Amino acid sequence: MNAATPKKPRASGRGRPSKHAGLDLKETILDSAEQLFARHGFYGVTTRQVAAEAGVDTALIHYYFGAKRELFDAVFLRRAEILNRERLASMDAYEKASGGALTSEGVIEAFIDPLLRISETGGPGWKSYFALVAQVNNTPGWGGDTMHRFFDPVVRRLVDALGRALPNASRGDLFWCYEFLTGSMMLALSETGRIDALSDGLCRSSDLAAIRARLFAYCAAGFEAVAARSKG
Amino acid sequence: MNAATPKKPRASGRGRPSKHAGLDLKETILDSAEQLFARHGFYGVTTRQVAAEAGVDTALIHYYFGAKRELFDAVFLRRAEILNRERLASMDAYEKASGGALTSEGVIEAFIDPLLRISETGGPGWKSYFALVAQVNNTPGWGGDTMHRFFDPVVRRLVDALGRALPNASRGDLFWCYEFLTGSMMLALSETGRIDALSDGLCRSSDLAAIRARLFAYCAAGFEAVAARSKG
DNA sequence: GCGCCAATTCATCATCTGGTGAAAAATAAT
DNA sequence: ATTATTTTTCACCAGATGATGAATTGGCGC
Repeated sequence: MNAATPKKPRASGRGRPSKHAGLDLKETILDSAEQLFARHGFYGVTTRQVAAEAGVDTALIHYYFGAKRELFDAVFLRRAEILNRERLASMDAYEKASGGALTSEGVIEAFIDPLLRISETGGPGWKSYFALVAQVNNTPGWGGDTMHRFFDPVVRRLVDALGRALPNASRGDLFWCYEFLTGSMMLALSETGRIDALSDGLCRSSDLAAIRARLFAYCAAGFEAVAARSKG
Repeated sequence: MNAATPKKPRASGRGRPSKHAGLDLKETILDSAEQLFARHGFYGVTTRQVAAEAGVDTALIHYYFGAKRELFDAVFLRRAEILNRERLASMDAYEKASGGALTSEGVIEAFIDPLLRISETGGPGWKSYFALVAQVNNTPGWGGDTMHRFFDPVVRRLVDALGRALPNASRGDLFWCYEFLTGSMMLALSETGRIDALSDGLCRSSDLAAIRARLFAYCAAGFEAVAARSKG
């Protein structure tokens, strides 16, 4: 099943391995779990599948992470922190560079572009991760806690910045438009392949340049239109 | 050999009558399954849970629907047809009424508003259903087939109408912007409750009027901005 | 060389899973 | 009454699932 990832060299035998060949098994497990959870969701993956994909024993997963749900949380949290750091830095940089003259498109670009860049250059694990977040984002209840704790601070930061860029917009406008934005962004980042079929191959899910060329302008215009209507 | 449907569907002749006279047990099962699948996804629900929720024996589910996956498909398809009919009628009506002078916002409203109306007036099952579709929409691979077969025709219709409303937009623009639109729309319709927490209660997921007041204008402005950029 | 600790595997458990075949219940037609 | 037909229940299976405790092995301080 896993032709893409090289199978572990089958340590053949119990006990502690003779030498850490540089491969951190804990990370390997997280990688496998991430990929599988992204594709089939939490309940669609068994710990045995994760173990098989990672080339380890089932018990090792419990040794490192405890229950299955804790493994999932570990997968989710591993990249969340990196994401937040990157995003905050991007928005800091933009706000500083713009010297107080914020544009909605600029703010939105500073908020989204880090994700696109990471998806392009960060390795395949990130693509799985975004698909995972998109799924959690569209699941009622589920990530409520985790999602909230980890991503809301950055989102509030975005909403504040957009409030300065669009003084006419009410706070309700901003929150709702953010909901629209995050729906578009997550669907685009998760690369479901749906647009490939819909467009008969004209567009490809993996074409992040095409997304970049449109998404920022699209969302910014949306925010501005709603703000303008709110003013009148 | 084991057909998904009973051998002679309701010939109004002989045979044991439905236990709940008047209440169709088949529909009851679909309702329960819909609700559970919407909340926990396909793998997060067991046939036993569905049976318990519907108050029937597990075997009855297999008697009516066959395998679990077929039950899921039945849930998915039941409302898809209604949805498509309603949507096509709405777009027909709009195109006729506008007499060839299409606006992007008008087209988008004709495409989305039926869903909002149904969600408001169609009963709680529809809310579950939208949450379900949103999940499938954000799952890689999974709904590819079903989603494609059932919803793509209406979507193509939307894209064509938008192409007439926005002659400057390339076909790629239209497909990508549709991807953005559907991400926003599905997340809004699935009422995940995330915006309630994010906005500290200021906005409520269930406030469809708030969505209507913003989503059409938001998306239309997005399409127009992308089309305008494509032209220059 | 010894003892301790970390890492890894093995064997196994109790429970749950989707699914089935046969029987029972309930009516209509004969 | 008997039989045909449809719906519902019961009992059960073979395999999967999450999880655990014990066993095994290697490295490191001493």
